[in-house]
Amino acid sequence: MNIGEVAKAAGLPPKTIRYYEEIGLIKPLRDANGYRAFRDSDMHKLAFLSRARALGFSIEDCRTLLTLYEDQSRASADVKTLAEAHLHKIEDKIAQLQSMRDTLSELVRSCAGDQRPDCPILKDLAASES
Amino acid sequence: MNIGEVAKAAGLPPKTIRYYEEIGLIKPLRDANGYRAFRDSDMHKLAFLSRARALGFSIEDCRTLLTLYEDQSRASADVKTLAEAHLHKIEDKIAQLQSMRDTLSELVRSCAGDQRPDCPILKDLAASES
DNA sequence: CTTGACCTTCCAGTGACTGGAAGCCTTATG
DNA sequence: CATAAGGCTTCCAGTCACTGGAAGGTCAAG
Repeated sequence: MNIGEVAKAAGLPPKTIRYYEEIGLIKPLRDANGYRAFRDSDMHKLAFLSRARALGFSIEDCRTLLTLYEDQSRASADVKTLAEAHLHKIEDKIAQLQSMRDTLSELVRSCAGDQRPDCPILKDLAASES
Repeated sequence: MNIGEVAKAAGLPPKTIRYYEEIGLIKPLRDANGYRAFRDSDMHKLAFLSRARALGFSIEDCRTLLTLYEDQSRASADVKTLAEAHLHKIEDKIAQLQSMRDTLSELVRSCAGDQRPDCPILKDLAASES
């Protein structure tokens, strides 16, 4: 399989796949013409990576997850610990964004949004004493 | 005022303030010894930037907001439009993270997290047909 | 034989800082 | 007056995970 084919199958751009090879996540073979030759195992890894990234795991987390995936004697506790840590980070991020959203939506609500210069949004950004 | 002083007052690291000067957001004067000399107006801009960044506005949005802030003949509609666009982006991000969280927490819930290798998290990442 | 769609490598840029090195300036103390 | 601590300066490199683009080799169809 050539890179374009696996790209479509894994839902990743060819550029990203080359990058994953560069950082050692996958090691596809090469054809005589220099083209990357992806085995089924490479394909599976890329699909795995694609889904792990879609869940927001960092590349380094993905590297660890791949290692655990291939280690038949892994303990599921190690996977769970990693996933839980990531889950906490996501929850923190959500809380932070929700706080931004609450403030922002209140500011947007209070702004007339007309031709006049008076603007509570700018006022709030300018005023520290709140 | 020297950089350390304004840094404390604005709640921004000195490095960040130097960076903001480098990209033209502020233009502090210089003392004879080469130290940056911050006026009250610089201080206000930094406080403004600090708050806008805390609400998640990009640097380029901040640049626009600063311009609007200083333009006495602005229309509040312009500010509101910018803020609404940003609000939408935040809401999209929240939805995306919540979807990740839902999937992840379900996976974490279903994983025993013990010494055995059997792991639904890895199974899910490996399986495309879901 | 040419066209167009692949594939290759390499280099640079993104956003918003952050860390660190090397060196000057200022202030307090012995 | 010497010195040491802390603050200031610039400049360079690194972060994260790609992404864009240039320059050029390869392959299949007509």
